[in-house]
Formats: sequence, structure tokens, C-alpha cells
Amino acid sequence: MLLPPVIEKFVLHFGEMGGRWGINRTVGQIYALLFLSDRPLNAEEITEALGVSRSNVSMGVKELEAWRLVRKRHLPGDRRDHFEAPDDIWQIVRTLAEERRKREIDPTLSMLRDVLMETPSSPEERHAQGRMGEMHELIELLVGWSDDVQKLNNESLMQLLTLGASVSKLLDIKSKISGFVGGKRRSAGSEESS
Amino acid sequence: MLLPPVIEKFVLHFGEMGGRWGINRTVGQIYALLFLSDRPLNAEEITEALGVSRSNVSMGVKELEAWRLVRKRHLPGDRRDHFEAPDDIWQIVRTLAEERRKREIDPTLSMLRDVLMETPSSPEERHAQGRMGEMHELIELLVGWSDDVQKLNNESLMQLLTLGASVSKLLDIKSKISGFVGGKRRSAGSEESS
DNA sequence: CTATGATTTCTGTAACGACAGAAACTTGGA
DNA sequence: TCCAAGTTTCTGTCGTTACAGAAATCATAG
Repeated sequence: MLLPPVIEKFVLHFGEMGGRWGINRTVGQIYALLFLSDRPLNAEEITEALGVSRSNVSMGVKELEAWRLVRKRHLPGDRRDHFEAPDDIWQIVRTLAEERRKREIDPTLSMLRDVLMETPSSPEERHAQGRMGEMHELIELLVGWSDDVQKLNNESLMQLLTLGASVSKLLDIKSKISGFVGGKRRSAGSEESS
Repeated sequence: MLLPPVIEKFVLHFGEMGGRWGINRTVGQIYALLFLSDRPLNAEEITEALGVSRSNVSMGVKELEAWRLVRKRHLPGDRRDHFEAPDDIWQIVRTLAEERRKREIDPTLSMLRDVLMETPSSPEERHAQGRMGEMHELIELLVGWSDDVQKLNNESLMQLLTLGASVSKLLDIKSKISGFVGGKRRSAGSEESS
């Protein structure tokens, strides 16, 4: 790998972190490289920059495309594919949230729905189903919220984030104004406890 | 493994998902089992229920304790350690958010801070540092928000989630009432785009 | 202080994933 | 339609991680 030190540090870090995030080292490095690059890179350039095999790069960009974190780009007069990472980091956050949800949350939700349909045949199972019900409700709430937030534009999203904890004050104000919580969906408490 | 079918499905699912979440199969299964159980279990019981080795269970509960997802519990008149998963699922979400942040975000933040201190020696590096700056700013914003939300009690948290997208309307109302955004921290835009 | 049961750490093996290089395939120009 | 450049898939090797079973350590009751 022969990169400016600043870029190299970042790329190596993403490679290491890749492990924790469920993607492999090479994939992390490719993304890091493209994220920092000021122009689309072709597979050959990536191969040289990272010192990994050509085929490995091929697999890597494919995976990143599946995550929608990287786009193919055709430069006029060049037959080779070029790759780039979208610029808008807010959009990146949305994409990440969406894809992770699809992979990590949705399968669990569907399993929970299945299991909750079955009839318990012992107190032990009844208790277990109760717990699963709690979990299901909570996840649905989180997913619904996430869906809603996805739709916000960059500015509103930033406002929301900047607001932080003072949101609770805001909630107070709102309930005073409207007398009830307008967007209310469902009650989900944690009244059960050992 | 000899468990009621409802419980078994859940446990197996968590085992499989464990891979995607950066924990191994056994650890996922142990947590699932404890989450569903209506009483603390000792290591021997876990071993039998899951059909894995005693030592594996020992390592597993240790890791779960490090994540603060499982607690040791001493039952009077029994020398053996018992383990249980906290009941309050809201608290579980908070714990997960906190721990994942510690492991997955903080190291990146600190790397970014380091690299941003260095002086770029080429236009390429200058651009790269710009991107890293954007990323750093965004992550700080997300982390700050997450910190704030951590502090909310279950009820406020649920209110916030239930609110969903209508938060943007609320934001409008607020800016009309107060004339400025009170909790404002820093401006972080994504003005750059290709 | 010793013996016994419980728990953790150590060690070797087996399974899995990452990766390079080769082979097969695809695409665009002549 | 053929050729060349580019890309993807296949295959074998290497390194890592998960795991069981054995050994060592720790804690409590007598």
C-alpha cells in the first residue's frame, strides 16, 4: 500500500473496524479509499492502492454495491468501470440504517411474529412468549420511528439531532398545547418486572 | 438441545444472528435463553439446555457480562453462580446502544481526531481531510444526540419514538414559538456535493 | 487447614472465512 | 465475427475463530 499517510491511517482503521461491523478487512478498506477519493477509481487503481488481489477488489466492490454504499460510474472514453462513494454523508447514514435494518432486524421481527402465533403449552412457554411479545413491540416501535426519520430531509434531521435531550421539554409543551399526543400509535410499557 | 419448541426457535435464531452482530453462536444462544427464562439459570443448566460444553458457557456468560447484558445472581443456599438477563427491555436498548458505541464508534472518533490534526501536504490529502472532517462532525452530532436520549426515562423515550415523523411539524412549531433553536450546538451542513 | 465442588483457563482440533491466482466469461471495437 | 481488454467466478491455501475436553485454580464447608 502506497498512500499519503493521512489517507493510509484512515484506510487501515476502516480495515480493522471492518471486522466489528460484519464486513471483512478488504471491503472496509475499499470503502474508506473511495470515501476519501476526490474522483471515481477503477478496480486496478484500488488494487494498487491497497495491495490486494484484483479478484478480491471485484468481490469487495460488489458487496459495497449491494449495500448501496458504492456506485458504478462510467467515464466517457474509458471502458473500465469506475467506482465512487456517494458524497452526501446524511444519505450515507440513511442508507446504513436501512440496510442494517434489512439484514439485522427484519429477520428477527419475522421470526418473532411466527413464534408468537403458536400456542404455549406450559407456564414456561407462556412466560417466554410474553417476553418475545415485549421485544416484538419494542422493535416495531423502533423500526417505525426509524422509517419516519428516514423521510426527513438533511436540515430537519440535523435539527432533530441538535435538539437532543431538550426534546423532552418540547414534548411537555406539545402535550400542553394539544391536550393529547397526536401521533400516538400504541402503548408499549415495560410494566412486567421480576 | 431439549427445549420447548417456541423457546428453541428463538434461541436458534439468536444463535444464527449472533454472527451478524459480531458475537458468536453460543453467546447469542445463551443470551436468548436467559432472556426468555423466568428465573436465573446456573451454568450447568445452560450447558444442558444448549448442548454445548461447560467451558464454552463459562466464556459466553463472561462476554455477556462484559456487555452488561447478563448479571450474576447468588441464590441463598446455593454455591453455584446463577445468571439472568435484566428485565427492562428499554434498559437493554440503552445498554446495547452504549456498548456498541464504545466498541464501534469511539475508536473511529479518536482516529479521526488524530488524523485531522496533521497538516495535509497535497490537494489530495486536503480533500481527504475535508471528508474526514465531515464524518467527524456528523458522528459527534449522532453521539451527542444518543447521549441525550440515553438520559430520558422509559416514558419520554416511548413518547419520542411514538412521535415519529411528526417531529418535523413539532420543530416548526418550536421555531415559531421561540424564534430561534434553543438547544443549538453547531452548524453541520452537507453543502459539498459532486 | 483440608477436601470437595464449582469455575476458569489452557490446549489441541475442526470448521469457517479471507484471499491470491488461474480459469472462464463478457463486452466493445475493428 | 474475431480479437483484446476488462471483469467475474472458481479453486486451493492459509490464517482465524469456535469449541470440547483436560488441567489448573478458586471458594466454601467442615
